[in-house]
Amino acid sequence: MGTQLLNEQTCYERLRNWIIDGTLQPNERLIELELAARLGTGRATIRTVLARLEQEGLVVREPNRGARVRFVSHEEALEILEARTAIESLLARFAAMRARPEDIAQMRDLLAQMRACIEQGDLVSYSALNTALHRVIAEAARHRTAARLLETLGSQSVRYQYRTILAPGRPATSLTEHNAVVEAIAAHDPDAAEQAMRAHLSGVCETLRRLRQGH
Amino acid sequence: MGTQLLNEQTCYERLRNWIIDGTLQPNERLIELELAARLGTGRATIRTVLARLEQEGLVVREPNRGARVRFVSHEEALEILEARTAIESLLARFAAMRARPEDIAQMRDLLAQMRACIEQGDLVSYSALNTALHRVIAEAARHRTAARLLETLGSQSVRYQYRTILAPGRPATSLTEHNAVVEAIAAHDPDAAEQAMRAHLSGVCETLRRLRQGH
DNA sequence: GTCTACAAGATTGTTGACAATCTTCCCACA
DNA sequence: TGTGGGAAGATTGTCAACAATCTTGTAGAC
Repeated sequence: MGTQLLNEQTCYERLRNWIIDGTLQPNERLIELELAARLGTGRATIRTVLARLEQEGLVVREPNRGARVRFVSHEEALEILEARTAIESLLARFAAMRARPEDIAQMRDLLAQMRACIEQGDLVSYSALNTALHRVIAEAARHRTAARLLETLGSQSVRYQYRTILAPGRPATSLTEHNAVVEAIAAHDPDAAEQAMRAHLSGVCETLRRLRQGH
Repeated sequence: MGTQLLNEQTCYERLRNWIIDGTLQPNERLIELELAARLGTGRATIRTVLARLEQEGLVVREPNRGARVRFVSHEEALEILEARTAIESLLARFAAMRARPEDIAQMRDLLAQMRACIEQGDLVSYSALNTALHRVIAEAARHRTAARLLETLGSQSVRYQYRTILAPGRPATSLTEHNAVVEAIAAHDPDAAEQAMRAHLSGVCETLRRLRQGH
């Protein structure tokens, strides 16, 4: 495992990934000495990394009581999704204004792959492609500020991402919604793109709300 | 000056304020030893504080080359304002759904004070009240996720906040727009509140754009 | 006169040790 | 049996010293 010498940035990325992929679970204590040993670095480095992750919303620190992985409740996951809706709508609008032909080609390519996944019932790949499509749209918008906000939001809610697509009838609907977003962007229609993205994420939001009720 | 013993949180707040109020200017180098002396603490503390401020977008750090106050260009200020528009519209929507009578009373009170400032031509106080009103709306929305995003955005663009209100005819327009937002919230009409907030911030955005052209 | 090589100074990166604080566990005592 | 006190261990907070790196200034070669 990671017993090599690592600088701060590398430690940050690794620790961040461990939190996002669930290697470190919500509410798990993050003991500086232990992490330092695991990452092959000193406590000082771990300390600054934990501070960064706290600012990013992935970690909670309490004075003299150390850090733990922040637990994101269902309620909060909903809030995050609502905020994402606001940001991604903005990004869709700008993507419609600024997307280049190659951006649009990439989106359509991803859409085609997503369609294939649905037909084969491969929802895991679909989920990955979904994330990729949203990222391509964000990049096409060329709006670094909004993109940065979205990235921090995204990392916090990964834990809840896989659930919604499993809802009955959701895959087909999801595909239709994505299609509408991409076509609006391709038509360089900002209003339509913003509206389509808002509709799409409202759909996700509603599904999440319903799943929560069911449980 | 600050030669008292300070813990990390206090150092963070002080340094943050120094950046926001311009005591530390954009692009100014932040030398760890110097700050440690000024704040009466050790370099380790300063180091984690700088890491947090970087994550917050107020500071830029380069490996082996230290930290400096992040310079926000006009272009970026516009981006920040656009992102703010997205978030604050969301907050206005939720405020319309969740505001209590005392929240609304507070908003109206602030509005009255703002009106008085306009009549007396006191634009400095107006600016402060403006900020206060936006904060009250954000709190009334009871949406911590969006509120947190807004706070980080706000701290980055303070430098450009005073300019827009100085544009000819802007004060009166601004007051009318704020009035519309508050009345929509008071009427518990989410759509109208969101729309009014969006219109208001688009106005600010447009003014900023025009000011930039003029220069 | 301009450019490269190198030394000196300044600053960041890292480590280890120590102090302060919290947590846990055990024991005396009611 | 239950409870408060306190000691031991674990963990965080802080500091000073050292190593690594970058920057600046100077001297020499062409």
